[in-house]
Amino acid sequence: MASPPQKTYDIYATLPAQIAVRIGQAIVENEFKPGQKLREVDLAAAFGVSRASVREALRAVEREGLVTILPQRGAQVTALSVEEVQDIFEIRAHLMGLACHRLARALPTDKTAELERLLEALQRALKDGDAYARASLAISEFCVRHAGSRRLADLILSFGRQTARYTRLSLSTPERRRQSSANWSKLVKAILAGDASEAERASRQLVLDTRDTALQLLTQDS
Amino acid sequence: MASPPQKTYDIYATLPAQIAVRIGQAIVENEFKPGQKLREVDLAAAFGVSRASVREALRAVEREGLVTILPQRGAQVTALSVEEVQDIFEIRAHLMGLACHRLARALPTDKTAELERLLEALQRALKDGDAYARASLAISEFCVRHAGSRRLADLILSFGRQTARYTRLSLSTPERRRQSSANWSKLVKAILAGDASEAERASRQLVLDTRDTALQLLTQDS
DNA sequence: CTCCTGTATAATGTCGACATTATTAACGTC
DNA sequence: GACGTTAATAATGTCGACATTATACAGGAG
Repeated sequence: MASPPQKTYDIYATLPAQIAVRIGQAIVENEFKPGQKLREVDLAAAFGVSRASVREALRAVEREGLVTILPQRGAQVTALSVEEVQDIFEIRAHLMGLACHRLARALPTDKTAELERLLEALQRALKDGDAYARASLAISEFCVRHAGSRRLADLILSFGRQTARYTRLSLSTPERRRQSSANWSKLVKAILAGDASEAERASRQLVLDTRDTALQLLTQDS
Repeated sequence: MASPPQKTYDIYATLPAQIAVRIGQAIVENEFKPGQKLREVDLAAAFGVSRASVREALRAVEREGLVTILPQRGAQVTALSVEEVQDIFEIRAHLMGLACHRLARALPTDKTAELERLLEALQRALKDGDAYARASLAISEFCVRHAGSRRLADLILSFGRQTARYTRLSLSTPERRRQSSANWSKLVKAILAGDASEAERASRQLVLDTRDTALQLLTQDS
């Protein structure tokens, strides 16, 4: 039979939600720089919608931590201090530990092949920083989304987006990509073996290594 | 000399922020029941402001997880499933572990007296469920706010508010209050001793015990 | 009696305008 | 020339109205 007209819930149904996605992308992709002011009128003109929609969109992006809104002073792209970056990575490391702990205990057997495939894709991307960052994001997202908690997943990914530029930075050298890939390898092995505490440990280490490299590069630059 | 007119940043400066606080309070205090629809027109009339302000306030309360907004269908007080409650407690337990780990390593010496005072207040409130819940919240907030991360603190307290009704439920019997108080006692001891890993363990246990009791009471009721 | 359909109602979505506040620049004083 | 003051500008804050969509109810077909 023909599939009936099914009413599907479209999260992106409303205009502000769409605008929020576009603003968020622009920030994560470093098109909007940290500290940059985001004026409602400009954005409204740029996207061809009213200020009210932009306003609501900005609040949504603020919830992700990508912009900071001050009363009477408008929105600007969040500029994190070194301490805050460190802080976010540490929180994310712990949450990632929880997620991978759960994953190791409860990964459905029909999903193991995909996890292995994502790890192989990661290892094939070792030469290219951009490609590696994408592959790394993909396998991260897989792990996090299969840990059995939508809430936990959203939290981790949100923190990940907030520090995306630093993660990219830390993956800019081949040696660091090799280290990262080795960490992922250990983590995947632990997950597939069902070793929850080793998965927790390895995933924490993975995030903390990224943090340490990023901070090192940041402090030596300035 | 007279203190100069100092421009202080008032977070509650804007109207929507004030409305958001009042809506949030009403939910946490169980005045607005889970599942209840919150119509923008009604709230606007009740608070004497325009719909736009209520709209923005509802988005702010949504960010705390206290209301759920569906496109084209409006806002309602978040009704958590048993699995979600369990989920939130588990995430909070881990975050609380991180916070108390930090706290044990870095509690300023001039703050130890206050922590001891809060613990004593908790123990004096053992007879009264309401008073105990308040004292428990106070010492929680103290620990979380002195862990050196605003972000972490806000996260934990937000999750705490989302499950406030269940925490109250779990503290409704004297024996459970004694158990909770014993847990707090161990935790404070670890913090004052600077034993970070014991503080982490104890704080997790504290939250997980609360979760278990609440879930037990919930399932036996229905 | 049940189920589908169409209509009336009431909610949210979106907009433009006005009010209020911050920012900037010009001006005058020391 | 540097600093404080004041006016002009431009931003955000708030509002009411209209457009669009979901909901509830009445009516009729099976």
